[in-house]
Formats: sequence, C-alpha cells, structure tokens
Amino acid sequence: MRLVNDKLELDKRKAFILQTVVYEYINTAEPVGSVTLTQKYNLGVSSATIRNEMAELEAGGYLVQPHTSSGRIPSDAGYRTYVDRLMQPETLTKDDTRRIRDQFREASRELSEVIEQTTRLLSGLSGNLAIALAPSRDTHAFKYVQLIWLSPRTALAVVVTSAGVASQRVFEWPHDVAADDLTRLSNALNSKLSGRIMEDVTPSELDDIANELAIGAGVREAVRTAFATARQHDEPEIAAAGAQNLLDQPEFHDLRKLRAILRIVEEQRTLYDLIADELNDGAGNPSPHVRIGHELRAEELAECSVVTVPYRFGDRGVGMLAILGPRRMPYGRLIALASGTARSLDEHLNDVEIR
Amino acid sequence: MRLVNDKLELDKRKAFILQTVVYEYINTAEPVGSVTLTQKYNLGVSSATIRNEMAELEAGGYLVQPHTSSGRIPSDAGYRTYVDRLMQPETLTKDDTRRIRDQFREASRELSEVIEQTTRLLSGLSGNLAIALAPSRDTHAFKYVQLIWLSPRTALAVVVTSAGVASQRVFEWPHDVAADDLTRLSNALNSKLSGRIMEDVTPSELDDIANELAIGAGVREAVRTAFATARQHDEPEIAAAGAQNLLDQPEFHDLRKLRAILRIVEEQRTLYDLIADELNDGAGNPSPHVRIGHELRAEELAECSVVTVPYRFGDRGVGMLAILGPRRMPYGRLIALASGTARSLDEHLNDVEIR
DNA sequence: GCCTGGCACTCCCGCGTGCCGACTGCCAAC
DNA sequence: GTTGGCAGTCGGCACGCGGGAGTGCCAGGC
Repeated sequence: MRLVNDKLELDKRKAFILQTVVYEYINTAEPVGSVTLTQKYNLGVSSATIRNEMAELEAGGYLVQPHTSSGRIPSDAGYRTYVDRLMQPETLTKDDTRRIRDQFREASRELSEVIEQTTRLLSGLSGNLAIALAPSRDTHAFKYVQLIWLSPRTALAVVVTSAGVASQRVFEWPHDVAADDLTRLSNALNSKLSGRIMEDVTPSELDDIANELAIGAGVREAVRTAFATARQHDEPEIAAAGAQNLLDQPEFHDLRKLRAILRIVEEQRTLYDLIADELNDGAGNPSPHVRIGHELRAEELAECSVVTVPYRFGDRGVGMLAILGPRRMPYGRLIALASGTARSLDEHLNDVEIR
Repeated sequence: MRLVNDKLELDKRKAFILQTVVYEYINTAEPVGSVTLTQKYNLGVSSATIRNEMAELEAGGYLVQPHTSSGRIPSDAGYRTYVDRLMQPETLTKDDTRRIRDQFREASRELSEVIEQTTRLLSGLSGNLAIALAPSRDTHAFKYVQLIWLSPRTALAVVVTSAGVASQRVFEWPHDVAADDLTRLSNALNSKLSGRIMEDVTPSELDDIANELAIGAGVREAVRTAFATARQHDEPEIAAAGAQNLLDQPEFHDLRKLRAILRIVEEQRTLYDLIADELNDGAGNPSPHVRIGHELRAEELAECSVVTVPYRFGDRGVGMLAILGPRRMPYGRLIALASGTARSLDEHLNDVEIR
C-alpha cells in the first residue's frame, strides 16, 4: 500500500476493483463481496486476492463495510474517485435524444412553465428527482414598459423583459394623472432603456427620465416599484419534479430520509440553497458537476448525490439544472442526460427570448 | 334492529356510540373496542351492552372489524353518517384566524402565486395535503390588450384580464406592419371589449373589429391567437402542497399508498380530475363538501377523504380549495379551515382583481 | 325485554431462538 | 504475490410461544 499525499495511490488492479464494486453496487443496491466480483467479472485472480485488495481499499477510505462480514459498499471518496477517474463517460441514446427534442419542440414560451416542463422531462428520463432554477431576473434584458391608464387615479404598469412579462401591477394615486403623461413617460423609458440589463438600470436613472418630462412624484414612484418588482421576486423561480421516483430506491424506504427529501422539495428556499452554491462557478464553467454525500453539507442528504449543470439565457443569465438521487446513482447516464437537456434548454430559450 | 330504506335507523345510543367510535379512531388511529369506550366515555351501560350495539352497527354497515377479535373502525358509511349528522361543527380558533389573516395580508397579487401560497398556508394549518384550483380563465373579464411594435415584422401582444396578464406572445409576419396600425387596433379592441367575460368574446367578433379598420389578415390572426392563449392554458392552473405531512399518518407508511398519492400530486391532470367534479355543483352551492373513501371513485384513494370548498373570483369565476388526507381526518376542523381560508381568498382576490 | 358478568375463543404482535447463508480475515503452502 | 481452506462473525428469516386485547355467546338478574 503506497500512500501519496495522504491518499492511497491506486494501482491498476485496485482501480479496476473499485470501479467494479461501484458499478455493481449501483446496479444491485447490495453490498459487493469478493466472490460475486470474481464470478461476474473476469479478474484473473481468486477471491482471496480480491479480499486482500478490498481490505486495502477499505483502509484507504474508498470502501466501507456496513457491518462485519458483509460485502463492501463505496464511501464518498470511493464514489468521488469513480466519478472523477474511473467511470466511462456516456452519451445519450437515440431514444433519449428524441424524447428531449420532442419535448422542447412543443414546450411553452413562458420561462416559468419551461422550467417546470423541463423538470418533468428530466425526472422522467433520469428516474430521479429533477430540479431547475431559472436565471435571475436581474440578468434579463429590459424590453418594454407600458403604463396603462385605467382611470384618472389608477393605472396598470406592465414591464416586459427578454424573458417576457416580468411585472404587472395596478397603481393608485391620490390625485389625477393624465393619460398623456403616462404615454409620454412610457415612450421615453422605452427609447432610453431598451436592451439594457435589468440590474444595470438604477432607480435614480428612472427618476431622471421622469423628471425630464416633469412627471409627478407619484408616477415616478410607481415606475420605480414596477421596475423593482420586475427584477426581484420574493422567491427564486425554481421547480422540482419526480419525488415519487425516489420511492423506488431502497435507500428511501426509510421514512425519515424520505421526509427530509420531501421537505427540501416543498420548501423553495432549501431547494435553492441546495444548488445555489454551484451558480457562482457555473458561469465560468459550463460543464456538469457532481456532489456526493457529505459534500452536500447536509446531514439528511448524506446518502444522496446531486448532478448540476448550468445553462445560459441571454447575455448574462445563468440558470441551473440538477438531478438529485441516491448516492448510488448511474452517474454517467445522469450526467449525459442533464447535459443534453441543458443544451436543448439553451437552444429553446434562445428561440423564445424576446429580442 | 329496524331497517328504514334498507338502512339501519340509528337510535340515540347507537348514534352516540358511532360518533364516539369515529371520534376515538380519528384521534388514536387504533381500532376501538367496547372496553375502551366504556372506560373513556360515560355511557352508563356495560361493555357487554356496547358489544351488542357495535355488532348491530357492524351489521348495519357503519363499522368494520379489521380482523376477528379486534376493535372496530368506521366504514365509509360510518364516516358519512358522522360527517352528515353526528359531528359537532367547529369554528376557527383565534390563532388560525390570525394566521390566515396574516398570510393574506402579505400575499402576492398574481393569481398563480396566490394559489400556491394558499396551498402552503392550508397544508400547514391542516397538517394534510392542500390543493387549490384557480378559476378558469374563460371566466375572467377582459381588460386590456396591447400590440407592441418591436420591428417592422415582429410585435409583442399582451392581453390583460381581471386576473392580470394572461397572455404574452411575440408574433412574426412575412410582411411589414405599421406601428400605427397596431396602436389603432389595440385602441379599438380596448374600447369595444373592455369588461367583457373572456369566453363571450368570439373570434369572429375580433375579426370584425380588425376588418373595420382594414387591418391585414396576419395581424388579425395574431389577435385571435393572443385571445385564445389568454383564455385557455395547456393545463388547468392548480397547485398542491404538504405531501410530507401525510408521512406522519400511519396509513401512509405503506409505500404503495404513498406512491399513489405522490403520483396524483405530481400529475396536474389527475389532481384536476380529483376535484373537478365538484366544480359544477360548486357554483350554485358555496358550502364545503366532503367525499370519503370509495366516494372518490379511485381505488388508490380508498383510504382517503377530500374536503372541497369553492371560492369566487369576479362575476362568474369559481375556483376550488381542497384538503386531501386519510379518511381518519378531523373533519370538523378541516371544514372550518377550508371555509375560512376560502373566505379570505375570496376577499383577497377581490382586492387584487383589476377593475 | 333489556342489561350484565363471566367465559371460551380468536387473532395480532412482539420476542426469543436457532439455523442458514454470505462474507471476511487469517494462515500455511505454493 | 497468490491461493485454497477454515474458523468466525453477522444479518435475516422462519418458527413457536405467550401475552393482550377484544369479541360473541349465554345464563342469570332487574
């Protein structure tokens, strides 16, 4: 056993054994023993040798025994090594490609609906829980605002961004406002701000435009509020689907674990926290990312893994797709599915984006 | 044992026993025996007498025995009699009233968000699964349409109804369209249709308005599509929350039942079917309605009950709140909660409605 | 005629027991 | 370094047993 940087350096045979144990455990959900290994895979050595190797892999932290005299299952580090170095990358099957394409062909044009439909697609394909986070509204491009005169003292403000209508709100003023003022202000805002990224439009800039036209404070306030609502939402736009898939996995037959997952799914905030970490790297690094077990930093998710992959919307927008499932998940396939879906989502949003 | 219309007529004592059995079973989730009954409730007779009465209640179809020599649990008919004739009506506690009021005070102004927030509130209060169905878009009142010129060949159409923005869509034409035409058409549509119920606005009526202004076929088509999208949605707007509450109930520790529920919740269509029956009566009859076990006409829901209560939006709109839980649910409390929440939802939507 | 205490009977459920099978670790031999 | 053999460990399952809860029935009393 050679240790390099505190870690067991894996020779070729150890690597193959680790790979095979992970693969077998992912498929059977049963701890893997040395005899199973020699019988099902052509290793060229006897089970006794495998036992010695497996003992060393356990000492190195790659495998653990649920109890004495049981087979081994991978540890977080074992899965990590598998994902980073041992696993075969997979590509999408023809059938998957077709289903993804068909889904997006008839997908909605509204961002929040697209998000939901995508989670349903991805959970169906992956057989796990799928999560989708919409790009922050701050990064959408401003397209259009209309202040619609309803009565002398009320108006409807509609703000349109590159992702569609982002805010709509009825305003009421204590004094009469001329319909003409609203039209003039709408026109001025549209010509000066069109195409700007929402987070770059400052409230004082909005005030300046209104001041130039000598528009009263009440209306100015309304415009500021309308823009603010268009930018920020109480809750991040996020969707999840496929929780019932997890019931098929033996690790979730324990009700406590199941409850933990359901709680996470129903609370948008927790769901957001779960994948928000990745958003920062995501922008620079558009490749899939896997977090395994304790890497998720949540005790109730210690037996889960999450695959995340970012997607782009417009110039600056970054959203995220994720698959949550048991640690014992088919990483290769899920990474391929998440990437493929993210690519199609990219394209679809590109089509739907208002230019 | 007197049979009236094929049913056992309940004398006062039988009624009290049935009521007590249901009450006890709802609280303990354990089959109720004759001794428990005489010990916990002051019945004035011995357990042997109760046994005779319970045997008759079983013969009459109100109680069943899970197995020989166990206590009794209510049948669908037993619950039905309890709900219709025996149960004490309940009123909301101060605390519930306050929580409902607080929730709606800071509720969203957007219909689909209000729906979601309401399910979260109601599931939290009731400890069961809450469902909310938005009123059909057909019943909203038309308020405003704006055809927004983006480029000579593209425009954005926004339709606003009494529930807010209902459709937004970019149209592309093979030939140039004048910005002025779009404005004229928007104005004409607004002045002629304002306040009309969406389902009463016919496509040919839209065409007529465009024809009067000599507007081309491409634009006419766009207006028709914009109105059609505003009226109908691919899916009914429906939300559910609180599935994890059901995990606390012993009847859902069986994974098959749990899976059935989760599937129903995740498939909007099934969820809609579950409460849509009630929509038809709902309009005329604004009181809560309870369906128990097999009355739900779904094998996988044979051990569930649903409380539904309609709410109103605008002149013709009817939506629905529902609570789904085990048959063994606290009917009185849940009916009070659903009614109270529906009342507040009524009021809130009345405030938010665009007039 | 209704109510009651007593009694035999039934059935679920939890517990302890013992056995089987799977797997390991170790060792001596190759 | 590899191998077969062997003892040891542990989970899981079937089995049987007894306790407990509850019933139905019956004879006797009010």
